[in-house]
Parts: sequence; structure tokens; C-alpha cells
Amino acid sequence: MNRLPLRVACFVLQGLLVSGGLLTFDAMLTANEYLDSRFPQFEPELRALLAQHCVVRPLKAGEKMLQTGQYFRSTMLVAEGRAKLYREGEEGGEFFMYYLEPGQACALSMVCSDRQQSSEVMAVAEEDTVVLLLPLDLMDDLMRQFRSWYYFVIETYRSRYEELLVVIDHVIFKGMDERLEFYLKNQYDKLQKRDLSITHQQIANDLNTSREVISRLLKKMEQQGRLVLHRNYIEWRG
Amino acid sequence: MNRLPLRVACFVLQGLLVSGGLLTFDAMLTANEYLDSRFPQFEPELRALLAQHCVVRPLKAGEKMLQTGQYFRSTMLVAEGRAKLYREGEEGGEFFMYYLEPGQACALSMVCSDRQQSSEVMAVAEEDTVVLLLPLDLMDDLMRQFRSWYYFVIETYRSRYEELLVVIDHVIFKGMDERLEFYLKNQYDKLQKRDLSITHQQIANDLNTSREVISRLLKKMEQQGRLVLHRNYIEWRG
DNA sequence: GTGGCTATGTGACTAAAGTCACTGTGCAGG
DNA sequence: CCTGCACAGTGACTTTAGTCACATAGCCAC
Repeated sequence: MNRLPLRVACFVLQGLLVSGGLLTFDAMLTANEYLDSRFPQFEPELRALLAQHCVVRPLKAGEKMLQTGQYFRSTMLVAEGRAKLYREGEEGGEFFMYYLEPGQACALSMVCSDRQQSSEVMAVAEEDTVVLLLPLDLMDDLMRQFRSWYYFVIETYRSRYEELLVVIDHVIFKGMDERLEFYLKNQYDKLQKRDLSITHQQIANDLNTSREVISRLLKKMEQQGRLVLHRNYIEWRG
Repeated sequence: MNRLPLRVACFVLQGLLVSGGLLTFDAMLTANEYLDSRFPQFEPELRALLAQHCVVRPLKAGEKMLQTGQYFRSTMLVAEGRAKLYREGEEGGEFFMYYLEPGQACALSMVCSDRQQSSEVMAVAEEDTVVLLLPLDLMDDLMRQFRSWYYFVIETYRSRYEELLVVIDHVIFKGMDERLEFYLKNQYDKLQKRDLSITHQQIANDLNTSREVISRLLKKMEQQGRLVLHRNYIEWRG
């Protein structure tokens, strides 16, 4: 919501025309610009240091950021777009956990340990996304030198932990109907669009259930006037 | 496992007789002693500082450490015993998440934020337990001054986050039979006793299901020779 | 050793979710 | 305009889990 003016300002600054409001990679900013706009809470010296060491990495929608079992090479900060984090089951199946948005970071990639740490989750760019990659061996110094950095790390862990708590709550205490409703509401809140372009199959994947179950529940919600079903999208009435 | 010699040594030091191997509160150590034995990774100055500011709080088995909705007043380090963390559902029901053991801390209580933060989970002492309480406003300074402290905080969050991931995995991808098996194995690993003194009802509560379901699954496992059922305890054959 | 309490065993039923098989439908590309 | 295809709708059935009702079985206290 409050990100849009800023984004527009940056584009204007560069004198670029962006089609349909979507980020095109031509419009990519520099590390410095991303840090200033997305991570304003960092001290200027910290931003300068990060800019010096980070790699700006654009990802196309659908591209994988992180694979289960993959070793971390760097800390990832999300600068633009949206990353979807989900857990994979050993025998197939997946389960959506939460999104990472601009200004947030992947908690698991922030451990400042020597031992190689492998990822327990999958992350994929849901739209065209830009991430800043920071070498892991920088973490220790940042932690020691910059107060805003360790606040950021702690806050990242805390908020991701609490997201997981909410997820657990739903899975344990709620039925599929409530989980579906929460899922749709969540989508609506994030995107701020009444038309959610998503198929029943995609929802079923995210909730780790089958399409038929979702179709039936959606139909029931439609009959209650809580939404309208269309091909390839769902019209949400919050 | 490796805690016992230490514990015994401390008792001997104090010339106390401890009945049945259980900690009696007469045998309680000083903050300094707990810190030295349970948190040896902390710098000596950090331990000294913590000892100066902390309160040693004994809890009887079953006593509540943390209530859902309660505001944090202090950071809690577990020095002795075992704390059980679980989530409560809005309409009743509970769900076991994990244990906190000596040397560990409650992640949620470590946030160094000004705003009042209320607990999202319940914690109860599973056996007689000793916790060290640290004033929240100390956190900031500790974080800045002591490297081993922020390692500890980060590691606490990381490990609790990963515990939650495992929990989610089981709930999402596994049936009740596998979850029960994992639960029992977990109990066995933690206690290192083949006889798990627990009732079917307690298990059912922890897994948020009904006693009958647990009884039936246990019976099935008994028929497969994976355990032997008794009144009030279960004999585990790993 | 008997009464009472708690823990456990079990059959029968209900509910929720998952599976299978097949039908309908909007839409893009020839 | 029709055809192929991905998406969506639906009935029938299976499986898993949760509920209800009641039977048994240890165990402690008196």
C-alpha cells in the first residue's frame, strides 16, 4: 500500500515507463537504491556496506530461489516482487507457508554459522522479483557493528516464527473450509485485488489437498454469496 | 545423559541427599552455578552480569511458566528440568510443540522490543524445573556487548523455527499413526527410559485427537511388537 | 476384599477429507 | 467455426479420524 508512491518515485527518477504496473527488468534499480527504499531502517553506513558487497539478482516469475536440501551460499533480502515459501513433503506434496515481501528476508538464510546449513524449505518467485544476495561470512561483522542489523535479524526470525504458529493453528484446529477462507483472505490482503487469478488446482496444492475438495468448498462459499467463481479467477467479496 | 554427572557433582558439593534422583528444591543452586554449568558458552563476564541481574525461579511439576495472552516480563532461560510448550486453540484443545531443556530458552521471550509483547503459546513445567528470569530491558545491552549472547539468541530462534517446521511436516503430510510413533520416539529420546509413564488421554491431548484413536493405534503397534502396553505406562521397544 | 476411581478396550456410528470417473465449459489457435 | 485443452462441476465411493456408549480391568484406600 504505502510502497507504491516510493516505487513510482524511483521509476520517475530513472525516467522509465513501466507497463501495466509490473516491474520490468529494464527498470531494475541499483543495490543502493533498493537498500535506501526498502531498508530505510538501516544506518547509512550499513546500507553503504551492504551495497558494496551484495549482488542484485533478478528472478523471473516462477523461478526458484531456494531448493529443499540446497546449501545456503548467501543471505537473501527481498527488494522487489514476492517470494513464496513452501514446505515439501518427503513423498511429494507441498504446503504453502507464507510470502516474503520487499523489505523482508529469508530467516533461514541468516544464520551466521560456519557449518554449512542446508535449506529446509522451497522458495519460488511468485512474480518477477529482485533479491539482494549477501555473502554469509559478512553476517558476523554486521551483527557486531550494526544495531539495526541485529534488530532486523531478530525481527525476521520472530515474525517468521509467528507466521509458522498461525499456520500450525490452522492446520491443527481448523477444518479445510476455514483454511480455504483464510487462504483467500490472505491472498486478497496481500494483493489488494478483488479478482484473485488462481486456479482451484493451485489452491489445492498450496493447502495440500485435492482440487475436488477445493471446488466443492468454493461452490459452497459462492452459494453463501462470499465470492463469485469465474474461469481462472475468483472474485472475492471480503 | 551428560547432565547427570554434573548434577550429581553439584549435589555432592552441597552435601545434600536427593531422593529418587529427582531435583528437590532444597538442592537448588545459585544463579552463578546454573549459569556456569548450563551456559558454559557464555563469556565469564556475561555470566557474571547475568547472575547479577537474574532471578532464580523454581517451578513445581505442572506449574505454568507462560500463559497464552500473558505479557512478557522477562526472558526465561531453563536451568533445570523440562518445560513443555504448547499451543492452545481458540475453542479449547491444545497441541504439543516441543520441550525446552536446560541450556535452552524461550524464543518468544527474547525479543528486545519496547512494545509489550504477549505470549502466543503456553509453557508448563513438565517436571520440577528451575528457570532464570532476566529483565527484558537488559536484552539490548547484552546483544550489543556480548557476542555469545547474540549467537545464543539467534541459535534459539533458529532451532525453535526448525522444530516448528518438523511439527508442520508431521501434521500436514503424515497420518495419526506416524505422528503417534514420532511422539513416542521423541519421548523416549528425551527421557532415555523405555518405560514412558503417560496415559492415552495425555497423548491424545498432546496430539489434539481423542483417546480412543490413540488407544486403537497403540493396540495396533503392540500387535506389531513395537511396544507393550501397561496401565499408566508404555514400554517402548525402539 | 470390596467400593470406587481412573485407565483402557471395543463396537457402532458420524463426519470430513480424499479418490475415481466422468461430464461440462470457456477459450485460444488453427 | 470447430477443435483441443485446461479448468471446473459432480456423484459415488473409500479411508481416516472423531464420537458415543458401554464393558473391563488395575489399583488404592478403608
